[in-house]
Amino acid sequence: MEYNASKIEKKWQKHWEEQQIYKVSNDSDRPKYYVLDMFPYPSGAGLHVGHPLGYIASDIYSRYKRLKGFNVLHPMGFDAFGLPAEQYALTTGIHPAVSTDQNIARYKEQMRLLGFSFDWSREVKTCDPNYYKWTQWIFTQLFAHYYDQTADKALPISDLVATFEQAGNAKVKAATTQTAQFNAEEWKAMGEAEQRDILMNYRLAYREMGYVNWCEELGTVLANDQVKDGVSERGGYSVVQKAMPQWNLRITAYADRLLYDLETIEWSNALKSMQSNWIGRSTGAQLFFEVDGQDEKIEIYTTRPDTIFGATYMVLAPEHELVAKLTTAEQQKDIDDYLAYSQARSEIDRMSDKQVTGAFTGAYAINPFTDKKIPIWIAEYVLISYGTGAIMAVPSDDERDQRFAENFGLEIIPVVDKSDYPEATLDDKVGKLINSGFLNGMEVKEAILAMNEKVEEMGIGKAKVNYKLRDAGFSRQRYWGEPFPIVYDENGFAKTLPLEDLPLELPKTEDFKPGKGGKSPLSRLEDWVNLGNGSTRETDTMPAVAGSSWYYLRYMDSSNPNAFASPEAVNYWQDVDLYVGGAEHAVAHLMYARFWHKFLYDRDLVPTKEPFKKLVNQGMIQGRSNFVYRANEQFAEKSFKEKLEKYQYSFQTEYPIAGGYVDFAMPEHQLAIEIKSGSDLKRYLEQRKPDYDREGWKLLLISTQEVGKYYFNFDIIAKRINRAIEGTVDNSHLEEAYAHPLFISQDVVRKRNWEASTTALHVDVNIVHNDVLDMEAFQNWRPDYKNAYFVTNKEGKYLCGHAVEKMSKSKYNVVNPDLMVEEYGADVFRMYEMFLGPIEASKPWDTQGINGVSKFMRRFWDLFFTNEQFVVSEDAPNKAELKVLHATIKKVSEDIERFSFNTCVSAFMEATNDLRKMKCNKRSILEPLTILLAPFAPYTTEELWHLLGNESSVHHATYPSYEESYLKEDEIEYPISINGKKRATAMFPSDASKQELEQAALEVEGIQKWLEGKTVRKIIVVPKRMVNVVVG
RNA sequence: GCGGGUGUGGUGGAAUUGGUAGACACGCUAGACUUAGGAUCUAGUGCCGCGAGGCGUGGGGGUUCGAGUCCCUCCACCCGCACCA
Repeated sequence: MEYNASKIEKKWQKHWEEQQIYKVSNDSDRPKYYVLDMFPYPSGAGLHVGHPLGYIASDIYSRYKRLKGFNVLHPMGFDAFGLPAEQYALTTGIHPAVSTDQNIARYKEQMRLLGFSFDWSREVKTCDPNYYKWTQWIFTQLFAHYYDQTADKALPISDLVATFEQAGNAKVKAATTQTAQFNAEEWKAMGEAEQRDILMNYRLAYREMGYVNWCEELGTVLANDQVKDGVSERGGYSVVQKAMPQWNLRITAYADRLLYDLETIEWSNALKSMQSNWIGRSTGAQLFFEVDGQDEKIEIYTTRPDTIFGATYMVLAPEHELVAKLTTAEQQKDIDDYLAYSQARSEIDRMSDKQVTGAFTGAYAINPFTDKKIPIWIAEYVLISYGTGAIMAVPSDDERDQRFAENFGLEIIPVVDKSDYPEATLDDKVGKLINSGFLNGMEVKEAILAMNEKVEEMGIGKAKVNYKLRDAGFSRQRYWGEPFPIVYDENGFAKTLPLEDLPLELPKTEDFKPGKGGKSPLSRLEDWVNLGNGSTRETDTMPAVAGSSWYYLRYMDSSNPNAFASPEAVNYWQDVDLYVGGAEHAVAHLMYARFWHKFLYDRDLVPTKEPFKKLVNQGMIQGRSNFVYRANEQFAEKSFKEKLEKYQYSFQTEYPIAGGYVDFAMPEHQLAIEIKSGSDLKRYLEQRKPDYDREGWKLLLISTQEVGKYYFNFDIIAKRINRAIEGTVDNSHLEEAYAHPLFISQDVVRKRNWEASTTALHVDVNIVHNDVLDMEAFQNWRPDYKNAYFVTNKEGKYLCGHAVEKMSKSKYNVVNPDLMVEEYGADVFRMYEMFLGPIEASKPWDTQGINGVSKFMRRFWDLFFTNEQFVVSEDAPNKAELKVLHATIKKVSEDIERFSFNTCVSAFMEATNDLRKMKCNKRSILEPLTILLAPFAPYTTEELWHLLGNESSVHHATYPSYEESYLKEDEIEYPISINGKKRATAMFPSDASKQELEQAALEVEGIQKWLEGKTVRKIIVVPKRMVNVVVG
């Protein structure tokens, strides 16, 4: 019987669904194991070959764990709220709910084909009211709690109110922006409005006027991580700072726990360091400087309090609130000019040119240690958003301060002598203090401690920890998100809806355009907003991270109407054992999810401190984007690289090109054709030409040329094709192709003997559409110029090349998995994705290699067949066969445990090659091997398993274990080295003693001649490994 | 600039504790079978050399009987953050 993947797949898809073989129970004697994928945002483009990489890995691991006897939770769902659906709706008029449902259906179908063992009965969608009911509820809980630093956990706001009533806030240590102190009487004397304002300063979810990243084009506020280089990550629109009342989450309250608990989880160093950089904890001192002649103090933050004797001036951020107060009449114009200048500069300007600019306020502060008057400046290089927005400048020991001081002629007093550390840079915290009064002679570290003590003693400051982490802006002026469960009463006081009023459903409307000036679309729905009696609803919605911050908990008990998950379910599943997903979520999603989890932990709603025990970041599968540009005349002569660098912007858009390699899907057409010979080319042209003509596509044959040898001889290619098709076809169609640039694949040309090659050609075919791309798009691709090359034909000279980069619809380099599955089968596709390389590495997609895996699959299948008949022998296995089996069991299970799936596939190939040579068709070998392969190739193994006569599913079988005894060898091949260089190998008995080996090694033929005229000084024997003879 | 990571054949990659570098594939070469091959099978394939042999894991140095693996140093590339006081 021939291997027919699609027939097998259809059969078992149906069977598995009917039997619900992947349904998981919350009630099991077996140990639990929770394998989670980062749920996808269902975009309109569908899955490309990059998406399933992580899903395949996690599916293999889940299946493996199941076979090993674990009760495995392996769910899937959709992160379905968010901007793209809404953007899509604005251009097409299709409601986000509709397009989201369509996209989800498409994703599910694609996932179904790939044979994932998800328990779909637990599916979650963040836009489902039954789901976001609990997103809203958690928000109300955050609103109802504050972070108590004494208890080091979140406590109810009602406790805080009780404390205020008894003792005011003096003794409360909490994460808060409240600075003013009050006693119990003062508290009780306050009106409700004032009390509510104060409580707002404590709540973990709070509303506050704040500067936000406002994007007018998108009509919404963006989180810091959605802004890249001063423009929006999505769309690249400009972003400005705007003051608006915003809901925020007080994630900073958890900064220390988010940092220190990183040590308890198994994540990669890269990821942990990204998280800890984002938190950005630094220890330093908070200090107050008196302003000369005014009753004002400037609060600063410094990590180098030891250098205060060298503080010769101060700098405030231009936005600092004291600027207006401090500026003297004489300096007013300077300051106004500077403020105008800095306000006009966008974020992107500030980042791209870091000029030394600033202005003097005319005011002076007093250095508390030198008692000198030091000038107060304002400058862009001090950021309002970090620390206190003001610094003491120490030009002798800070690079930026130094540049500034030199530029404006300010005093520089050296305070740290680094002569003992010639290698140290200005910023290194080493050296001996000089010119620093009581600190003189101390080492920097010592001096910092001494200064902190002194400062506290003098009452002008104290040691303080600072974070880069900001509270999370949580309001979006968009339609497609969770409505806040908040009602403002007739006094404007924010109140949360009780659980029985949840979910607060997102009202249905067709009018979801962003409002003007930051109004949410919901604000236009007056019936919904106005509740009578003066109450109104909050009209902003939550950001996409809201739903994804806790979804892993919902899977534990996804249909529970009474809780986000029952305590029993949460206690059974505990936490996620293995989380697989892309690094693009390294900061935002993982940080918020950890924060929410810790909050729930504080409230005894989850049993663990961290949500994700182990995390694996799958690498990106990249695509190849090809491009062609017609070069200007001036390129004709000079050297290639020089030109590229110098003139890269003077190309004309002549042949923008869509599509990558031929075997890459083309936009809309979804072509996946590989052309390897002239006759293929002819067939291809014949079939496709009418389509292209009709649709206005131009056919362009393209490929890459060897780097450095960029001058291309068009005629050679023409000859090759002619030769390949000589006498067999009418090649008149080819003339069409000849009229356009035509090149040969880089892989072919790069071969040393291209000229001598008589074998098939690899011709990449790309389709050109004149409307597809423009110069701007080309530049946005940021192609890797190392792969660029010139080609000439009779029409001119072209710059061509390809870039390996992220797969994306907009780059026309997407490979669609459906076509791969159709051609090779899901099992082959799964195994090939694993075979590409280590799961964590990024790698370009290469369709050609899939043949190797396909060949393996058929060979494995063929082990069970003789003359197309299913025949397995019941004979007892021999030693060699047992060795292959047990070595494979050992290798595969160990490699799965360490997530090395590519080497697992190799091991299966080796085993199959070996058994094929042995002509082994014994059940005793093939049956365990089938189970072993089941996690990788679920369909094929299920079919074989049933052909072997089994009734139940192979996915419910028991994983075979290996016997060390079968791996033992009678004889071992030893490498024999002379002075560490291998000179021969020889077979020796595996139980030979050291002495025997020493003796035997010297007698090996081929070793003798190396010993002539030399003295054997030493023989090193590592039993079962090697022998090394040291001669001299 | 700071933090993290990676450098191995023509290509993707393997080598788990310092012990036969290049497993397994792709590609390529030759052959077999074929109307045909982009199917299948067989053999070969790190580089140089007719050979003996030499050289080889980004460069240089070191430790060791022995280094892709450990140490020092330099270089290149990728990712994240970036005027963070």
